Amino acid sequence: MAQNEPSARPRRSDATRTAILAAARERFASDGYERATIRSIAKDAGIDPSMVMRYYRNKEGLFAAAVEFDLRLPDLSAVPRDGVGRALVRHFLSVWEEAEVLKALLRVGVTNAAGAERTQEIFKEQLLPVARTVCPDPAEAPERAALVASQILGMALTRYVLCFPPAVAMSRDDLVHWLAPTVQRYLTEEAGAPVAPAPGNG
Amino acid sequence: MAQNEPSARPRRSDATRTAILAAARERFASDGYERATIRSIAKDAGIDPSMVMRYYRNKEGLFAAAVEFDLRLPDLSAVPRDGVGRALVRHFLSVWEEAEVLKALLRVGVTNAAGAERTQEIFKEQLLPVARTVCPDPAEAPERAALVASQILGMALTRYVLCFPPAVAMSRDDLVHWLAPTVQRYLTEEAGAPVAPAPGNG
DNA sequence: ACTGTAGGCCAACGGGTGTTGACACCCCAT
DNA sequence: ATGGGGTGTCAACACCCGTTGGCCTACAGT
Repeated sequence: MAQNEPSARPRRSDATRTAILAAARERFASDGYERATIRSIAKDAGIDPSMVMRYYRNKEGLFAAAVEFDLRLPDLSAVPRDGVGRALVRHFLSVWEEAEVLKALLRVGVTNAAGAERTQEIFKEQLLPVARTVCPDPAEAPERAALVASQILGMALTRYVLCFPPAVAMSRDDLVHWLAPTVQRYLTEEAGAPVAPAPGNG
Repeated sequence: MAQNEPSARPRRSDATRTAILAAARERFASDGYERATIRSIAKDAGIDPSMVMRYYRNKEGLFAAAVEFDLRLPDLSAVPRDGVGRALVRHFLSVWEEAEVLKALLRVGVTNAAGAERTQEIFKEQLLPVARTVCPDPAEAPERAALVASQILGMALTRYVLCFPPAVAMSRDDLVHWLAPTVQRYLTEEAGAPVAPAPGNG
């Protein structure tokens, strides 16, 4: 999946390597960083724990390799400006359900510093460019991207990690119906008045 | 904090007990379930690890005791129907910043089953009643509450756990300005057409 | 056919974990 | 004064973790 390295001749151990990575992604996604032990990952991959160390140095290296992937974002310059929210929500829902990498990133990021950093990077690379081209004032792009991230990650959290029953039960179309306008507003709504300092309600 | 038990005479060890709970909340909030070790909690509380076992049986019991608290939700029958979103967002932001319990719940819930369950309960007890009294069709309350939870938890995640810089930098008023309309819409917007099955965009 | 090397397994180390039981202390009721 | 139970410490257990080094095996290049 993540081995488009051009100048790397196929090695005899490639099967093992990918098996390890697949098992690692699954374990990290379902157990988090601490509980995903090298021993369990090795057992899933059908090899000895020491092989993991040989190929990826240590647990950190394994994690780094497991979450190194390119989730290709859709070409948003093609969709109309007021369809960006819908397109983004659809895209992330797809990625989240077909690959467990994002789940791993989310679970690990909560406990592990490296995971949190990588999650930040992913969303910076994914969302910031979109926000910059779509939102009215590019200077506001970081804030707007963070707002979008909060809703996207929040839904992923409640649906795929915490498994709130209603969130799990909702159809993908329902989710798009509800979240798309939120994302759209975060990205494109004019900022307007400087926040209107609360009438009196504490 | 959580000892309003009426018929419990003060024990000589109350100071130790509360010290343990405070240390536990802090550690669970900052480290998550696995990395928050009983030894470290005991050291923070200035006592021996075995005392933790004596007073709370085991690590599970300690966690259960540490996250047993009542976050009193504001009286939402007093606020106008179209101010519910703002009131909710304000309330949760306050709770999140002044008590580390919710942070602990969030961090632990991602890795630990008991934590996830407790998080579900909290939000069911907090949000469902509000949704039931506020949303147009009470039968939709669970879905709407889950949507609200996704945005509230999502912001807590990006701001307090993953620490996305823009999310951390935003002022509380800014957050209310952006999130309140979202929450308001999730709670009160008429559902309208049955989701409109996507014009063609795949 | 021979040999070097990469792929793989096994056993072990050192350290940290939750948890337990035995032992000292102090305070209070008698 | 004298028990006795609540409060606390110490040392240890059994287990699991990440990590290491040595050894065997099988393939590839000559």
